[in-house]
Amino acid sequence: MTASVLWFRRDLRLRDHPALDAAAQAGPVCALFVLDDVLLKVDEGPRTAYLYRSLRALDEDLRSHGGRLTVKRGRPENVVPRLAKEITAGEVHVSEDFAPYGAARDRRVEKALGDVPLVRTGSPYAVSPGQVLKKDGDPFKVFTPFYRAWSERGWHRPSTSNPAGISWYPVDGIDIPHDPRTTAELPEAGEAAALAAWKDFLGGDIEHYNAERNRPDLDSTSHMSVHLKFGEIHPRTMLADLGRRGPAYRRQLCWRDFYAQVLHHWPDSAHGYFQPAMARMRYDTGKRADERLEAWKQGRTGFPIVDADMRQLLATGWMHNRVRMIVASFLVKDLHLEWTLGARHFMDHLVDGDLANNQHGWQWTAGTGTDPSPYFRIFNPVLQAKKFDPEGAYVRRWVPELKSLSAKEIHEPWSVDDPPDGYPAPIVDHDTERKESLARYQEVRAR
DNA sequence: TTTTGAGTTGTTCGA
DNA sequence: GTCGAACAACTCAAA
Repeated sequence: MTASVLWFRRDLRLRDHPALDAAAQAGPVCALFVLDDVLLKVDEGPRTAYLYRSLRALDEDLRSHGGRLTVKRGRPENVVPRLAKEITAGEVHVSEDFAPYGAARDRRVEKALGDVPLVRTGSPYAVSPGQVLKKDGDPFKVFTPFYRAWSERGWHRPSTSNPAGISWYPVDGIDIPHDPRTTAELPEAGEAAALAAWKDFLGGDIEHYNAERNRPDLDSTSHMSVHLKFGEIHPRTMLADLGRRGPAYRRQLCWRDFYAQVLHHWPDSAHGYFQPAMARMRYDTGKRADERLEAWKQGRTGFPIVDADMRQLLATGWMHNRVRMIVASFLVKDLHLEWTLGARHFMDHLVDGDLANNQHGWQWTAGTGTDPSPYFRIFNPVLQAKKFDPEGAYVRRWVPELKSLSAKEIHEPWSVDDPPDGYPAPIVDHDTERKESLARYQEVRAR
């Protein structure tokens, strides 16, 4: 039996892992992770800190089964073939990466491997990009019909193979680096933590998910995004556990597959406008725009729900989905700043930051993406706050300056006779900026 | 080819 | 306070 390499990327787990199963079929498995300088340069901060923790957890898991995680640093097209040669591996196994950088990288590695095949089995998605297409063979651009076709197609059953039954081939590598400096409080990393979080969610909040998922104060969402981002759990495992339960949650999992396939079919949409006409939108630039962007980033806009969320991002690397939309709408429609600026800030700080979800979530809010929002759909930060944080508990938690205000006052601190010290006045007037946004949209349309 | 119905997440205004 | 209409026109998916 010849050895093979399992090259881990965004699949940091040992259960329900088809590529691992495929590698183990061939013989002893060398578990490899490559610290790719290109990716790490982009991915500094909390997400890298989380990655290192997840790698440590994976290494521990492997060691408990007689293996070890071999960590190398460098360019994968050099590192992977070198290791394959060192252990005279017959095959290199991976879960397929469909993102623009990863797909190109894998083609380079495949070429550099020469006679040793790069075997792609499975992907981080319930249904891989390219598998769900319209009847005419083109990819979907609208979510709902995609969801119907995706549901109809279905997904594979989870693999039940056991890491204890695999013959491991440990090879020396480098130590997992120390965490980069980050002040964010990160969730626990690793497959065991992911499975525990999932079990916890299934045991309780899933029952109220549809009713309460928009309430940041109740914090009743699953928090699975980061585990999915790093592949500590596979969505197929989750869908199987869900069965008929949680249709609203299943839909959310489908969104992840939807945006992955959009990015796969339109790789330029990671940074370019999915709706090209919208690239003509007029945005603010200059000193005042820079200051407003900075106020937004720091959570000092004077709009409590916006500031709460932006501070939560810096403190924890995570934001509630509803509030992600509120702050995104605020950046684009109230501050008239380009969505790409907000998308970059999110990617810099989100532990679950995923290119497809992030860029297309932003494009959707900005009205430049798939399912573009009608031009008149502009979030009112006060109304949204009152609706989804009715007691103000969420704001109180992240904006302590406003702690003493009542539920009635807290989302409009400027209306209080004696506003609390240290909290900024609103940097814009929502009603004015809403009209300005509508006017700028008309400019784009008028051409 | 043409037609038809639909499109995650909203807000305001006037009755 | 509640409710329905209006807010444009376009693109997409499927028949």
